[in-house]
Amino acid sequence: MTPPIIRIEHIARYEGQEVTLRGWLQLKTGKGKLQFLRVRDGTGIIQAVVFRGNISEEEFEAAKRLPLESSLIITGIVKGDARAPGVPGGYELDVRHLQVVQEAAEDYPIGPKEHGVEFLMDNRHFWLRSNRQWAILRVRATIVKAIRDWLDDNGFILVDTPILTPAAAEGTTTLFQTDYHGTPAYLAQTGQLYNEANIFAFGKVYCFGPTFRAEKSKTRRHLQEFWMVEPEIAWCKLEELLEIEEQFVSYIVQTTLRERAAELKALERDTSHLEKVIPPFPRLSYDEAVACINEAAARGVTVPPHDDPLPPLEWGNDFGAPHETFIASLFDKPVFVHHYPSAVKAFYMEPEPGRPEVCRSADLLAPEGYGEIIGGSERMSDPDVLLAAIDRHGLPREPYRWYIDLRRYGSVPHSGFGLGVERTVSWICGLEHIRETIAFPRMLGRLNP
RNA sequence: UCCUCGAUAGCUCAAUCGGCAGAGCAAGCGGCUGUUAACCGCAAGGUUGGAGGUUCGAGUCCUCCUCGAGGAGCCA
Repeated sequence: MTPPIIRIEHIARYEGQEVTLRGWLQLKTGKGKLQFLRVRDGTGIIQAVVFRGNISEEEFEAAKRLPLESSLIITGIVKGDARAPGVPGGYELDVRHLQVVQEAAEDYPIGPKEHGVEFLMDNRHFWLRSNRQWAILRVRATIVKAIRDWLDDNGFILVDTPILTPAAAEGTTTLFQTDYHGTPAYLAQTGQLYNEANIFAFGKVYCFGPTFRAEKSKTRRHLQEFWMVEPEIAWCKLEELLEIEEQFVSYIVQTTLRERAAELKALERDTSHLEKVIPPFPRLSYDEAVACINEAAARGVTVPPHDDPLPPLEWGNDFGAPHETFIASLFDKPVFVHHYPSAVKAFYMEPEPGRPEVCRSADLLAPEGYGEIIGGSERMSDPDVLLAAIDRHGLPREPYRWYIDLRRYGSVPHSGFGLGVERTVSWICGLEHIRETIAFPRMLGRLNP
C-alpha cells in the first residue's frame, strides 16, 4: 500500500503509520550514522531521523550531504517522541525513503545565527521561510479572516473602493501620484469617502484593501503601503460606533488567541494582556486625557521604551508618541480617546453640538505602547456644514461635489472607522517593528524585493 | 526634512595611543547512533562602503559623498 501524502499540521493523526511528507530541509545536524533533518512543509515543522540501517546506502549519503533548503519527499513512520522539536512538536519521522527533488545551491544566505536588519530585509524573499516570519504571517492570515468573518456575520456588505483616485481625502502632502492617461491620479489613502456613498445603497458596508501614504515616516509603526479595513454604518452615532468597535476588536483578538496559540507561543508572546481584551473598553475624552497627561508630566512621569520624561500637552495639539503610550499605559485594555479638537482632525468629522471646537471622533489606542490602531468618527450629515468645513480646510470644492451631494438626498447620521491591519498584527504578535507584519513591506527608502 | 549612531570575511562582530586585519558562525573536507543554533579536527575566506586629505605609517584622525539603523514630526 502506498503511504498517504500528509501535511505536518495533521501529523498527530498518523502516529505509528507510514506516511509521505513533501517539504524543504530547514536545518540539519549529523551524528555519523544518524542524521537529523528538520523539514518544513508550510503547515508545520518536523524532525526527520535518518538512520543508516533503515534506509538505502545511496539515500543515506544523499541525506548526509544535502544542502539546506533542498526540496525533498520523505517517507517514514510517525513516532511520538517528547524530545522532538518542531511545530506542533512531539512527533518525528523515522525515515525509510528519501527523494531529493532539487538539491539547493550551497550558499543559502540565511543561517541559524544572528543577522542584521538590512541583510534580512535584502533577503526578505528567503527570510519568510524562517519560523518567526512564518508564525507572524499565519497570525496575520487569521486576523484578516476574523475581520472578514465578524463583519460578514454582523450585517456588513463588502463593497470594494477604488485604489486610483482623483483627489485627496485627508490632505495633499502624503499622496503617491501617478499618471491616468494624461491627468494626475493618486493612490488611495482611504476608501472612506466612497464608503459613505455606499451606505445609502447598502446600509452597513466595509472596504478592505491596501492604502498608500507617501509620508516621510521612518518609524517602527509606519509603512508606505498598508492594509486597512474601513466599516461605515448608516444610522449610527459615535456612541454606537464605539460599541461596534470594541466588539469587533475583541472578536479579532480572542479568535486569534484561540486559533493561533501555537504560533503565538513560537513568538514567545505573553498573551495575558490579550486575554483581557473583552468589552467594554475604557473611554477617555480628549479633555480628560490632556488633564491626565499634564498632571503626570508635572509629576515627572517617564514613558518607555527609553524612559524619557513625558512632555506636557497644550490643549488643541495632537498627541505625540509618548502621550499615546502614557494614556494607553493607564489601562490594561485598548482605550478610546474621543472628542478630539476639530482643528487636528479631518474635515468631515461631525462637530459636537454646542461645542464646535471638538468633533465626534474617537481613536482606539492599543495597550503596551502599540499606539493608534483605529481612527473613527461620526461624519458630517449636513451639506452646508460640510461645505463650510471644506472651505475652512482650503480644499477645492469641485472634487468633493459628489461627496457633498450625498447629504442632499436622504442624509442620515452615520459613522465609520478604519483599522490598520499591520499595527493590529504587530500588537497581537508583540513585535518590535511593523516591517515583519506583511510579506513584502513597503517602507521609506525600500522598494525591494 | 531634522537629530543621533553606524558601515571591517557570506553572516554577527573584535582590532588598546595612529604601528603585522582577528574570532565565532555559515559554506568545503574528515570523524561521531539522539542532535535541538550539536560537538571534535583540517583547510579556506579581506581593495576595512566610495572619493580626497593629514602622517614615516590610517580600519582608526579630518572633509565630502553613498547606504543603513534608531528616534522626531505626521499618521493607521
